[in-house]
Amino acid sequence: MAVSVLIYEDNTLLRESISSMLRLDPRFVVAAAFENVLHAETQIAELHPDIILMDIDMPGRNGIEAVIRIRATGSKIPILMLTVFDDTQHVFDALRAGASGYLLKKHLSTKLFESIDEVLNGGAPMSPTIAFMVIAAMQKPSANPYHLTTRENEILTSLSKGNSYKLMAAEFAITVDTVRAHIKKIYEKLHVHSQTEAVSKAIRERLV
Amino acid sequence: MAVSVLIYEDNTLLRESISSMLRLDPRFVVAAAFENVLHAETQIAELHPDIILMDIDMPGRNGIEAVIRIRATGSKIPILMLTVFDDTQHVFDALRAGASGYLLKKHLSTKLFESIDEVLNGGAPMSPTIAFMVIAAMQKPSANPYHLTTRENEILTSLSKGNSYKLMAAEFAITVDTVRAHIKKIYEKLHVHSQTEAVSKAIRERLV
DNA sequence: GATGGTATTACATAAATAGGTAATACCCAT
DNA sequence: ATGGGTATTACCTATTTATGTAATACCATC
Repeated sequence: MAVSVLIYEDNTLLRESISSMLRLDPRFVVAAAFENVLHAETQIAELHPDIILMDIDMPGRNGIEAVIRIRATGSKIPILMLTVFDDTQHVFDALRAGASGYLLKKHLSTKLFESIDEVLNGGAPMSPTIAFMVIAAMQKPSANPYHLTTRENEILTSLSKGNSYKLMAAEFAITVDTVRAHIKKIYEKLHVHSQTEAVSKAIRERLV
Repeated sequence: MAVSVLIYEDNTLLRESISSMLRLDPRFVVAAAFENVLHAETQIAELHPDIILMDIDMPGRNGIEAVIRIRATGSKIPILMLTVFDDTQHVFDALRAGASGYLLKKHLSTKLFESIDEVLNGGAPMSPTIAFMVIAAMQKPSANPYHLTTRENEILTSLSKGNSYKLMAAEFAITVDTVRAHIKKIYEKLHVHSQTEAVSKAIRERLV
């Protein structure tokens, strides 16, 4: 039984080209190839493809929005994003939206089949530079961009767990006034004015 | 100029096997192959290899600890982890420690050269299932495990940006008392008792 | 039309936090 | 030894939060 592939790609040339590539291999059948995602949900429900190839940048509604809508229907169908962008924001937006993999168009000719296979076998294909970005995002930034001292870091970490001043005082065996003093310094260095802002910044920027 | 590879692998058979594979290709030269990482830092300083292949599970000191120590010296040398484990904890520990890629041993024979090339070209090779785990971890959990209402979600999101009750009241054009009311409900549902705890939980569990 | 869930506003009080000022002490390096 | 950075404690005041209680209103659904 051939793998049914549904394609969303606004560039006609590329759309045809991908379809042709897939038709060369009898393991695949192109369910359809559309130039926009305006009716993606219903099209998917009707065609029930095994995998979707989705361009990220399309006029009208882009591929990321489409992924969000598709996932909102509860569908777990694998969606492989195709794109020329390899900037952090696009990649992460797409992955967070629920994309299953992320393939740069320049790798299309060499990696398309392999990528589809990977997705269908529970993998998550990514172009190497994309994989690097993803991993880099998981790793702590090398160091201390706000020049927090050791103690300030301890306090910020504790604060980020939701501890109150009292609890921190007990945890570090110092007085509440000292905790306060450290927090004042932390606010200065982080340019914030409340616990919430500090914690938000700390967690989002992986300071803790 | 050949790529100098340093190997850490406690299994003698596998260590020899990897060395042999690499010797088959004139592009590579094996700087050394050790059975433990006890002196990794000094060995790296002496041999200055271009890339390290690091088994994750070794007696005495494991590969993850070794990566942490190596990164602590400030070295940015690419480290490709070799492992039989593909459980979430091992993978994430290694990546967070600063590993550059993560190759399952069962893919060693087919992917070793390709993976080394990827690492040296700024990529981050991962076995497909590993890549899937990493992406899955980045994605939002399907939905609303705490059954927050639309409004509560809006408030929590705003709170997580560090906004005060006053600001939120202005943002949503409601009174501060209403904001307070929503926050009370949020605390109930999240089982927390302060902004900091709520924000911490929200960001870490990707509710916002 | 009754019911349940959500959204809204109000008032009150106790607790926690933010920001200012100030002083002491320790350690490291010049 | 002297100074700079860090850690510590203290006190004060204004603001913000946490929590409880209570009431009204809208909307969908049964």
